[in-house]
Amino acid sequence: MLKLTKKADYGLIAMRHLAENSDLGACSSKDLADLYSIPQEALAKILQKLVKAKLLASQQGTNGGYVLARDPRLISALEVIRAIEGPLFITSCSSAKGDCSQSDRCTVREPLRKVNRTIEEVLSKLTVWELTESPEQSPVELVTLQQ
Amino acid sequence: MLKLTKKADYGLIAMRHLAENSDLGACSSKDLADLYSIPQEALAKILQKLVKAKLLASQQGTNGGYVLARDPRLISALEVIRAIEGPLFITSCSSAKGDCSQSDRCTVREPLRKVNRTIEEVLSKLTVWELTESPEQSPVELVTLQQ
DNA sequence: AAATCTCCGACTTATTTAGTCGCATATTGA
DNA sequence: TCAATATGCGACTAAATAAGTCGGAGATTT
Repeated sequence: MLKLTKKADYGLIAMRHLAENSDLGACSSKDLADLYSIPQEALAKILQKLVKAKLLASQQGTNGGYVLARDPRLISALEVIRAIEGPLFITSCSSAKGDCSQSDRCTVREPLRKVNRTIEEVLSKLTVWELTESPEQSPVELVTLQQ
Repeated sequence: MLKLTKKADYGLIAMRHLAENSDLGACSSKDLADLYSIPQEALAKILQKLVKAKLLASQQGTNGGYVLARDPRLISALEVIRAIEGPLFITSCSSAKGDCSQSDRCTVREPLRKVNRTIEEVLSKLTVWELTESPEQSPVELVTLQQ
């Protein structure tokens, strides 16, 4: 269906929060989970992935938590998504070498690859900092946009 | 993971084939399935959806099959994908009104909506006709691009 | 009338995603 | 020093989605 998983959503939400509240020091996974009603353990694992990808820095112990490893203006949404979900492909058959029985007959992969590159470009230009600049949307507006 | 389903792939492959071989008259779902090693029944249902969306015209009976309902230069990849998969959203929580417990706290939806619009724009500019113009890619090139 | 093909819905299976649990390790602060 | 609090990690279960199958009805040509 061409959509991000909740894990990616959670990761982006957490990154945005940390970018917006960087002056408050480290923020624990529990605090973040409570703030946005996200299951703690699920979020913790996501944050750990972001640490591994060097997008976050962690501090253990009492009053520990997570902080951004870099200026949010230098972190792209694509980096966050990639760290959580791995490389993204719009085509369903390009994630492994020979996993697609139609591979030798697939005639649309190359055009879709171009689309893929465009999407990556858009996501790489969207920074975590820009996520904080967007205004809150009203639920009403959301619904009307959908139909 | 931000990827299309196989159904969408199948649909695009079929549309491309019909665009390339429009001079040969109608093409049955069985022929298409054999040509591209796609399960017949699965493909048949996809083609039926494309008929409902008025992208294909069907002809029943002996020697029947499917033909494009319009000039392939006037059919976009987005139309094909939408007909098969329904509306596409990059966010995981925007497919229904109140299905997301974080909805009132989701701070990244609006920025992602913009990304979504960009993707739709790209896909709407890619026509079925253009799919036929792309050269066949070599499997070797594919693998090297992945890493 | 028979062969061929579209059309439609229900069903099963496989894969992916989401979330949970338990335990280990590190660090702080009283 | 020791208890409290936090991250780090892997295995596990449950839910959701995708993929594919099956059976039968209706349409059209030869």
